Amino acid sequence: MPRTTLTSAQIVDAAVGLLDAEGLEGLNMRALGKQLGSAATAVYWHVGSKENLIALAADQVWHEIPLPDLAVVDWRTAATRLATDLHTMLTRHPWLVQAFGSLPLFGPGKARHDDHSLAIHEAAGFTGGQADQAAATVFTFVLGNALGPAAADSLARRLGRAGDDAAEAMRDSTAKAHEIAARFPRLRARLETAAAGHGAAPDNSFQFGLQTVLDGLEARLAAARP
Amino acid sequence: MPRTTLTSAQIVDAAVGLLDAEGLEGLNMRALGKQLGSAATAVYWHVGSKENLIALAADQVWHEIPLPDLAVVDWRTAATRLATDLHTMLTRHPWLVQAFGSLPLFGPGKARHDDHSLAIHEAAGFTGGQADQAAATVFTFVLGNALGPAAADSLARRLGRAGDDAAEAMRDSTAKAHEIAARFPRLRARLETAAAGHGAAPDNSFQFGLQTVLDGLEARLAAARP
DNA sequence: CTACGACTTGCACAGTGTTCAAGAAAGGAC
DNA sequence: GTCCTTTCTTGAACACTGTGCAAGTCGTAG
Repeated sequence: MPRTTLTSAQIVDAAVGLLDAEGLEGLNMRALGKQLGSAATAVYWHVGSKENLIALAADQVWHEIPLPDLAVVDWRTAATRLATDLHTMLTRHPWLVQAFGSLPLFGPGKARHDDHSLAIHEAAGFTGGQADQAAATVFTFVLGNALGPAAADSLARRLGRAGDDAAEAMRDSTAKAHEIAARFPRLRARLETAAAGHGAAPDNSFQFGLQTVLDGLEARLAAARP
Repeated sequence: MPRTTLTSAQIVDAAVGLLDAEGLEGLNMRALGKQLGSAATAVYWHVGSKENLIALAADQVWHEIPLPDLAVVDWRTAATRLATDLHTMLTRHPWLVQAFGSLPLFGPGKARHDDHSLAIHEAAGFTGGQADQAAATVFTFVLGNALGPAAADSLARRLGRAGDDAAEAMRDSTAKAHEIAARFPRLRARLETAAAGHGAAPDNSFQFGLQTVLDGLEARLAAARP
């Protein structure tokens, strides 16, 4: 072998690091090669293609989220923890949600999560396909919630790279958005009270939505039981 | 002026058509130019950049979704209709959700929708920031729900373009997913019953989740009223 | 020592978004 | 009519992307 041989794990780790630092569109094979101290094309022997590499990186980060033990907490706190940890994981890796829209991302890491989520909702009292739909509902909400921030992140990173007028372009963009929103009565009112009250923390919005979804699931359970 | 002058509306329409037909990664400026009968670079005079073009196309399709009249239906059916129409719109234009993860997409079209959604949730009884969070919750769910299908669509389109072994690669991919899922007890059980019962229609899953979210919102309303 | 298989490298190609100087066509001013 | 300006289009470039390919390098088994 040559002096040092690349391993798939090394490559995937470097890819995750680069994706976290530069975003999805900041990842390119030459930069990855430079980070690994190898030629860009050396990666291809191990992972086959860029899409495959992203799939591997994407599945890797699923293992970051801990699985709550159903023997010690009830289903609702378990569901809350799983969803919240998923949410912070998606916040840490905004590129995941972007990749989710373009590639089929299903590997052992996601399977591990999905299986446990299913277990939680079965423990709640859902049976058969209902458990699947219940799990899908909260998962879908968490995923959708990460979509907006991912876009903001992507934009900020792209502008941050672009030298001087980054902040100006950013301000232009939001100013334009406000100008549009101000033409609609309710949106304008929301903007005003948000500006006055320093705005609701965006994480509050996540918890509100999550608890609402769980409330809805409990309502369905209560309706099924006499 | 030259014989025929391009208009922004023409360009945006052609872009939407191309995006619908070829997907987000199928859109490129030379193809767009060919469709318009112009040079690829002629577009730049009108829209500035590809990102801007996508933003314009994205905002355009928001106008496809009708706004339910609160004077004739109660808030819950209004919310259901708005969410369902948003869902079918996102199904018709799967590239929108993908773009949502990479670009800040906020224009008059989305503002029109957001404003009405806010109105619906204010009519439900939510006040101030609560209405905002309630609207965001159901919007977020619908958005997240469109993310999986978008990926499947994107993959299918990419493979469909690739000649012969498209179906084979698709089957390989799902087979691998099943193989992984089968290693987890609950996922395996779900696969088996799904195969036996022809699977729950995916649109059932959307309605289940949507009604669950609305149930959760109603629970919150009931808890606030004495 | 030789041969093989595991890896790596540099080169090249096709395709991408975008810039830029140069042009073409219309509409007015005189 | 001529001339100028403004609006729009064009084709040729440039830098960058993912990736295929032939050639290479190296450890190791025989």
